[in-house]
Amino acid sequence: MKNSHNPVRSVERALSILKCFSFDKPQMQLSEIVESVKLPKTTIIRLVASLHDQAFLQRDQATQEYSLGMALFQLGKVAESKLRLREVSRPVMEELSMLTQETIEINIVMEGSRLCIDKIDSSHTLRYSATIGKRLPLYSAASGKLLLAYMNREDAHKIIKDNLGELDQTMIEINKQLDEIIKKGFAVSHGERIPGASTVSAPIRRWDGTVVAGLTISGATIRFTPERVNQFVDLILKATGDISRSLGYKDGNK
Amino acid sequence: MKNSHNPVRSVERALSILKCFSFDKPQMQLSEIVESVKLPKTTIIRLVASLHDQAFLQRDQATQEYSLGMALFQLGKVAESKLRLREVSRPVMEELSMLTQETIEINIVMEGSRLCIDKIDSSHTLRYSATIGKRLPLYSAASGKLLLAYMNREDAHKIIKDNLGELDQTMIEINKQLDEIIKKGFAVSHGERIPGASTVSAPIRRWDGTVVAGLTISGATIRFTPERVNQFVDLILKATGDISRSLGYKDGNK
DNA sequence: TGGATTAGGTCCATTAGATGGACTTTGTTC
DNA sequence: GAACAAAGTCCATCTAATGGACCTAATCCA
Repeated sequence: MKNSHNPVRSVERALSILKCFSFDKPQMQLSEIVESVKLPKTTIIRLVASLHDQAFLQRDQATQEYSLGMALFQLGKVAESKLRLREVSRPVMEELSMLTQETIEINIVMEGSRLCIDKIDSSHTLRYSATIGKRLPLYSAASGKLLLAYMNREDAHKIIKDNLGELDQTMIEINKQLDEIIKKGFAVSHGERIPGASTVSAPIRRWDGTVVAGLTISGATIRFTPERVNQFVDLILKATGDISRSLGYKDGNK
Repeated sequence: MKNSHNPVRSVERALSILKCFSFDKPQMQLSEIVESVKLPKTTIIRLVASLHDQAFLQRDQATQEYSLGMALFQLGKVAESKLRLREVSRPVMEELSMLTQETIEINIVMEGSRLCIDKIDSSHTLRYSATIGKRLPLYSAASGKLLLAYMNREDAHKIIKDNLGELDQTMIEINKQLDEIIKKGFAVSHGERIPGASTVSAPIRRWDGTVVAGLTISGATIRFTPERVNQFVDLILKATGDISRSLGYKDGNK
């Protein structure tokens, strides 16, 4: 995909089978897998058998459908336990949630998507509800574009180019937007990915200044008046500053 | 391992690398992986590279150590979202937690271990604290033996035999214990795996009567007096009955 | 200082083992 | 009861996974 020297093909293929499963499509028949992975059926059958043997896939006895197995749940918990970023951010998120009464979320970049790794939902009746573990596009809305702005510009361009179809903006416009995000140090969007939803987002940095995640406040646009947005920006910059400092970042310069 | 027709060897090996990581050993150097998987270094390097490319492993830039990657976290969340058993059990567990003030836990069997898939910790100062996603032995304590009792006896025997070293009981003794668990329909243990900790455990069944999980109450032995244990048994049987019924089990017979 | 040790990594000839097209089985639809 | 579709097996072919030998960098220590 990206770098890949000479990875083991069958392993690469097996992992790509696992990645077919998502919140939107958590279980599939064999034929559906074949279709979405685009490999010969026999190959899929063998790989799926291996994944099944090791509990990375499981099969519903009744419907014959496959879904992700307990080994993934189990290893996922081990991975989760190691997310230092989450621990460090949690108290800050809680305070931010209290102060804003809106949904707070942390996103990171994973393989060209943004991935929500933690959230606190707002308690408003009309609220933005985030899903931990969900993969969403980087090229839309403040949470995505913020991450795009701070990543390697070359990779960012590739992602944008691959998705110009989905977008109602040109490359040049987006580029300008990304530059502005970096200049300001935060991003705001209204109704971009989700009609009626607004988002304010700012970067979290680790010791060496690298942006490792984005913190965001999201909610109904109707509540995101200019004054409140200004207030949210102040709050979120304070919050990301705190988190970054916990990660060893000394905000000396930029 | 178990059945396995002709699984894809490299995939099997790659997955076994992932399984080396645990709560107790969440990050490893390459050499440690080589040692624990017992394969030629070159092979490991290639497999690890594949896993790394696909975000199933990640590497700490400073220490060079590998740990489980974000793809596992992400897919783990998808797997988690599909755990019907958890949803169904949650309210029952909450009530049981309130009534007993002890730690409540659900365990399932995964590849010869017991795996905790959900828990509510007690709020006692001296409490049994469970960890979701942790793998523990089946051959020790009520939560384990209960599951052992209800699984295929042949598999159970193999597990016991492989671990007779760890045990201070003979095969015959354990067998008797398992039979008794089935006869009674629940299991109780005191200080078996953890000195000073006691556990009461009962089976959860799905529509066809298969035992799919065990529900357990655990806490300090000092609080598990005979009277309270009796009370706990009543409560847990009520709880597992409710959960099993939600899974479509009609308790007609056995 | 330089020689030993350890960990990470590359190279490449060999052949084991992954591959996928053709075929079989099972179940469902019209 | 013919047609279709999904799941699964078989096996000859040759790709691609393998692992021993070798390389490099860093660390230790005497």
